[in-house]
Amino acid sequence: MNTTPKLRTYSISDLAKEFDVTTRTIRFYEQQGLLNPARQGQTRIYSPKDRVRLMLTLRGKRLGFSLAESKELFDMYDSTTEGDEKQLLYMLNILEKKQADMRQQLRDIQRLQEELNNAEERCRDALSKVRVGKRQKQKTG
Amino acid sequence: MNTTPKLRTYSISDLAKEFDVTTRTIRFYEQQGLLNPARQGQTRIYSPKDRVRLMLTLRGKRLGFSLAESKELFDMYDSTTEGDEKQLLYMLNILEKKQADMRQQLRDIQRLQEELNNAEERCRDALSKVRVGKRQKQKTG
DNA sequence: ATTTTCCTTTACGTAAACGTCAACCTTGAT
DNA sequence: ATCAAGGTTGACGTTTACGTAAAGGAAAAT
Repeated sequence: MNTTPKLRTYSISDLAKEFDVTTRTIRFYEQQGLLNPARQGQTRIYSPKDRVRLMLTLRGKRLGFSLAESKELFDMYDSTTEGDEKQLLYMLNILEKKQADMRQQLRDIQRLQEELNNAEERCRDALSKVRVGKRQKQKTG
Repeated sequence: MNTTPKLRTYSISDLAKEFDVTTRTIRFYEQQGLLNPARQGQTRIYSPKDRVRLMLTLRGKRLGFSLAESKELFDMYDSTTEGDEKQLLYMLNILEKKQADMRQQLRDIQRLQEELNNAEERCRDALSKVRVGKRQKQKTG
């Protein structure tokens, strides 16, 4: 039975275009241990798994994760099957911390959204006043 | 009529303690134009407004805003009253972009929360299996 | 009086996350 | 054959957000 069906592959520039990053960035992520592309000669060949990792890494970045943090999560996740008790408890600990971070961020975002709405309203008010002023000027001038 | 009631003030270390940052950080933020403390001789005296700005700056950081971005938002907000039409439209533009950012972050966070939950579950499973294994060993050993 | 305790400025150092060459394959198209 | 397009490895440069002394003033506690 064939347990490893041949999956899609991607070139470095494929991924660069898809995620709007430079190839330099992708090679840097590999150097930092976040990606593990196969090689065809010298050339890097990326699997769907690499692609997902890149995606997760970039999302992590948007959420303020350092590359090292993302790598730690990847490594931990990969070793869940072989991890010993201590490792697993450590991982649960980290996961709980990340969840707490995310809860905090949710609060932060919600507050900021309110404030942005307020600022927008205030801004629209100021704008309509400016425009009324302009009309008055036209009339009198 | 006294339109400027004397409000609470804070020393630099007051704020440093409250927000768990170093005084170096606070001085740096001033240098970058984010804070504008009064002076008593050489010593900096922080107003509630400064305190709020520090708070907002730090929250911005947690959400991935650079100091320059936060400063831009502060400056814009301060000038809403005097801003001309062009300025105001520009500001609305920026605000809409930030809102879009925040919507994206919300999605990011929700996905990550799901994945963290999955990872946690997987981790607990692995943990219980490890523990069962231990018990079996005790019995047989 | 002198020693802490805060505060100040100035200035150089640093880690993270890439950007930006340079110098070099290789491979398909003209 | 050559040449443009895309790939590779160094290696040094850059920005952001501070850290870390160094050197000193001023006030409060002993």
